[in-house]
Amino acid sequence: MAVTIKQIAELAGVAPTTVSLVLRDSPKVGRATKDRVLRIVEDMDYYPNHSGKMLKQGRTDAVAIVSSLFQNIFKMEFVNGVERAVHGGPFQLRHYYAEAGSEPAKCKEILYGKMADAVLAMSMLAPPDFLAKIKASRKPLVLVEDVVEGFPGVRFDNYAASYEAVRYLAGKGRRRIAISLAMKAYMGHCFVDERLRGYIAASRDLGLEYSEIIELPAYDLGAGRIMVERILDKSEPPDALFCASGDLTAASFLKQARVQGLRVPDDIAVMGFDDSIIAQTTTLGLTTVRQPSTEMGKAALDLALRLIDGEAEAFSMIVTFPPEIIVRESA
Amino acid sequence: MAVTIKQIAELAGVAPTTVSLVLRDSPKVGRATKDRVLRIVEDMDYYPNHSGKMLKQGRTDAVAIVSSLFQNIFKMEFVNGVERAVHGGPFQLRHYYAEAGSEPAKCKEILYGKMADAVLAMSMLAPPDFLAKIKASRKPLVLVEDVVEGFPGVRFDNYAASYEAVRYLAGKGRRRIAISLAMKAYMGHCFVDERLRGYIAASRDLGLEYSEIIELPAYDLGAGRIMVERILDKSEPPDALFCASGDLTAASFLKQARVQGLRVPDDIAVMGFDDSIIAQTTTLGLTTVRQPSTEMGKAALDLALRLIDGEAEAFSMIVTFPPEIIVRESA
DNA sequence: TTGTAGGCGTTATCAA
DNA sequence: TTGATAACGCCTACAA
Repeated sequence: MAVTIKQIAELAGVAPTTVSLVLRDSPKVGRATKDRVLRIVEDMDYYPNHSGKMLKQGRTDAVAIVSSLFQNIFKMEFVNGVERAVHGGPFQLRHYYAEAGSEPAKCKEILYGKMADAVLAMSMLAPPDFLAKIKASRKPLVLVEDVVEGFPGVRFDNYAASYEAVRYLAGKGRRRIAISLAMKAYMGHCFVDERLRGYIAASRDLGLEYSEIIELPAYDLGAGRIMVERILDKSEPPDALFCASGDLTAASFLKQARVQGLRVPDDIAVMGFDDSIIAQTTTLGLTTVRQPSTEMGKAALDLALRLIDGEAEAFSMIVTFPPEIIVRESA
Repeated sequence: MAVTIKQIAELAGVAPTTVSLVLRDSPKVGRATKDRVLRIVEDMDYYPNHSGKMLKQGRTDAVAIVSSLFQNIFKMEFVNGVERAVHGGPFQLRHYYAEAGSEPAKCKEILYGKMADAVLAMSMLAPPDFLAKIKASRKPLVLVEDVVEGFPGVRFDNYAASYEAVRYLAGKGRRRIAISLAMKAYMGHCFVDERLRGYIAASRDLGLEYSEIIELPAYDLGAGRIMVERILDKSEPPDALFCASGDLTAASFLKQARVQGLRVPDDIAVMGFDDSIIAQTTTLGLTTVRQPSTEMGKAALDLALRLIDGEAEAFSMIVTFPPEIIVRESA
C-alpha cells in the first residue's frame, strides 16, 4: 500500500490537514512544523494520491485529445503543438482513441465522467443533437478540422489553400492542372470537399478548362505509382499536379516520376499539401501549401482553456488558419 | 454539477448499489429494474465519475509515457506503437513531459501518486538509487532506450546496428567510411556511444584503417551542409557515409550532395539510421538500418502490463531488438 | 433481488 | 497556528 497523508501526519505528530497545508506551501503553518513535515514527506517518498485530489477538487487538470486511429502527419504535428502548449502549464495531456464514428460517445464519456477537463476532438463528424447537448451543458469541447458553426473549433482554410495553390500554378503558366485526393477514404470530412471546391472555383475563375481529378485509395506511398500511370495514360496529360492529398503522396510521385522518366518541374509541376517535414527531405524541394498544424494545436489548447475558464465568447468561437504557399523547386 | 449515481438511483427508485450493479451488467439484478435504470442513465447522460471509481479501485487503467521534449522520429514512431497496442484494450495512454534531467522525479510523482498504473520512461538517464527504490517497491517502470541491467527495459541493439552497417558498406567495396553523430547533443545517452563503438569495432575487425567522425550539433536539416562541406574539405574524402545520426540527416545530405555535385552512390555511398518514413520519401531510396520503433512501443507496453500483473520475471527483463539492413539505392 | 454502511485519500470548512 | 469533521462519488462487503 502506498503512503497516505494520514501516515505522514501521524509520523510528524500533526493532523492530515496540516500536512495538506504544508504541501501547498500555505503561509498559515509554522516554519518548524513545515520543515518537519517536509522531511518526513521526502523520507517516505510521499506523493498525494491523484484520484483523491481530483475527486475532492472536481477537476482533473487534464485535457484529452480524441481521435480515430488513422495515421496522419497533420495529426502528429497538431498533437505536437498541443504538447508544446501544455508543456510547463498545470495541464496534462491524455490521448483517447475512438473507432471512426464512435468519437461522440467517447467525448461524452470523457466529459460527463470527468476523465478530463476539456476535450479536443479531431476530425470528428458530430451529429447535431450531440453538439446541442454539449453546448447546453457548457462542456468544454473543441472541434478540430471538422468544425460546426456556433461551436468552438479550430480549422484550416482548405478552400483557400486549394484556391491559392491553383492560382500559384496558373501564375507559373500552367494551364492543365490535375488534383489528387482520397475522397472515398475520407468521405464526409470537410477538408476533402473544401479542397476540391477550391480547385474547381479557382479553375473556373482563372478560365482553366482542363480538369483532372485523381482519386487515391489512401494517403500513402502507393500514391506515386497510381498518379504517374494515370498521367501517362492521358492523351492530353496535365502540366501540373496539385497533390491535395498531401506531401507524402507528392514525394511518392516525385520518386516514381524519376523512375518513369517524367521530369519535374519541366514536364510537370508538382505541389504538395501540408508543408510537413517530408516536403523538406525530398531531393527536389517540394513546393507546397503550408498548413500550420503545430500552431493549430496551440490554438486548440488555448481555446479549450478559455472554455474551462467559462469565457462566454469562446463557446462559439471558430479560429481559422489561412494557407501559405511555400515555394521550393518542384513548381 | 454533474449527475451522480445517487440521483440516478433516486429517479429510478432504487439504491445506488443497484445502479452500480446494473452498470456493470450484473446478473444479480432483475430485467425490469435493469431496463428502468438503464433508460434513466441514458436519459440523464450519466457516466460514472472516473475519479471516484479510480479512488475506490486503487487503479487508474492508464499507462504513462514520460519523456523530455526533444523532438525525434524514433519517439513518434515508438509512441505510435504504444498507441496501437493500447488501442482496444482497457488501458489509456497519458503523456507526461519532463525537462531533461527531471524525468526520475516525474516518474516518482506518477507512480507514487497513482497518476498511472505504469510508466514507460523514454531515454531517461536514471540514477542508481532512484532505480533501487523503484525496484524495491515493485513499481511498474519500463526503461526505453537507456536501459539498465537488472531493470525492466526495451532497447535496440545500437552496437550491432552500427557494426552491421559498416560491414554492409565494406561488403560493397567501400574502404573509407565516415560516420556522423551528435555526441554532444545526446551526451550520456547510450545510443550514441553504442553506435560509435560499433563503427570502431567493425572498422577494426574488417581492417579498415580510415576513420572519420563527423560531429553534428543536432539531428536536423542543417546536417547535410555540414557533412558535405566536411567531406569536400578532406584531402582523402570518404567513399561512404554512415549517418548514424538518422535518416533525416541522411536525407539532408542527399539533398545537399546534389547541390554541390557529389554523386550518390557513385562518389559516396550513404546509409541512414532508423528506416523512418523519411527513408522512403527521398527521391533516391535511402539504404538504412531499420530500428523497429513501432514494435518496440508494443513491446514496452506489453512489458508494462506484465509488471502491473506482478509477473516476477518481468521485473528484470530487458527486451532487445536486433537491427536489419534495408537496402535501397543510396548504398 | 435489493439496500445499508463504510471507506478509498484528499481538501474545505469551521472551530480551537 | 493547528486540528476535527465532513464531504467528493464510487464500490464492496454484508445484511435484509
